[in-house]
Amino acid sequence: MPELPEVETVRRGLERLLVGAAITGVTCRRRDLRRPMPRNLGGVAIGPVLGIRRRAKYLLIDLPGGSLLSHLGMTGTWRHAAEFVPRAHDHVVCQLADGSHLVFNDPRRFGLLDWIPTGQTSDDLAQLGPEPLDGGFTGEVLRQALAGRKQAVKPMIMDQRVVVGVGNIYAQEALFRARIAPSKLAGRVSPERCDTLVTEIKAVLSEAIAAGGSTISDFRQAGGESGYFQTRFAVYDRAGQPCTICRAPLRHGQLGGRTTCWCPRCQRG
DNA sequence: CTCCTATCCTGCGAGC
DNA sequence: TGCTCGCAGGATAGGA
Repeated sequence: MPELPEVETVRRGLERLLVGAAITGVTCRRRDLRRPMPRNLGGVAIGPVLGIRRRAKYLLIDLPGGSLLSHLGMTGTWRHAAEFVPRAHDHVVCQLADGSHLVFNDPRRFGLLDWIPTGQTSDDLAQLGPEPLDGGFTGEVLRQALAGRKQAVKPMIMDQRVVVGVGNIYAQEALFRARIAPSKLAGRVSPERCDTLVTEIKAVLSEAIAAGGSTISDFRQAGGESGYFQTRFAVYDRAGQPCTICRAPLRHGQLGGRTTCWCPRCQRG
C-alpha cells in the first residue's frame, strides 16, 4: 500500500499508541513473508517502547534491546486492538502490557519484519538514498544521480538508492507537477527541471502527509482511520480523464513494468 | 556497471 | 451468478 506519506502516517499513529506502552510478548503465526522472519522475536522484541522511527518506507519500533524493523510491502498493515480477533493474514501479534494487541497483517506477504539488535546495522537500510524531505535532498543531489543515465526518469526517482519513499503514485504526481514526461531519459532532464522536480517531490509528499496519506484499497492508519489525499490525485489512475490544467485526455502506458499516467500536453520537459 | 524483465503472493474488479 | 483474466501502492534476482 504504502509510500512515504502512508508509512509516515502509520509511524505517527504508532507513536501515539505505543510510546509509553510496553510489549510483553510477540507471537509469529506465519513467518514466510518476503523472507523468513527471525525465530527469536518473542524473546527479544519486548520491553517498553522507546520511540517509533521511519527510514524510507521502513518502520522501526525502538525497544531496550534493539529495534523491530518492518516494511509494509504492498499490502501490509499494523492494527491496534483491545482484543485480538484473528483475521486472515494476521502474521504477527504483539501483546502489550495493558492487554491490548498490535497485529501485523499482510495478504500478499511482500512485507518484512526483522530484528536489529542495538549497536548493529541492517543490510536493509544500508543502501538507501537520501530522505526526500531532508535538506540533504537538493536539485544538485538529484542532478548528480541522474547525470548520464539512459533510463527513464520515472523509474529512477522510484529507485530507493536515488531518493527513498517515492513509489508509483507519488512519482507520477511529482512528474506531472514538474511538467516532466515520465519517459524522459534521466540524463536529459535539464538542471532547472531537476530543481523543480525536487521541489515538487517535497511538496507532494508533504501535502500527502498533512492529509493523512492516501487511502487506496485497504490502507488504514494504525487506529483504523483513512487518509484523504487520494481525492487530490492529478494523474494517478486517471487515464482518459481530462488534465486538471489543460483538459487534454491523460495518457497511460507501462514504464519499468508499472502503469504510468501523464498529460501529453503539459509534460514535455 | 546499467538497464530491463520476471517474479514473489493474494484479492478484487471488469468482462464475458 | 460464477468464472477467468489482468492488474495492484514494492523490491530484488538474474539476464542481456
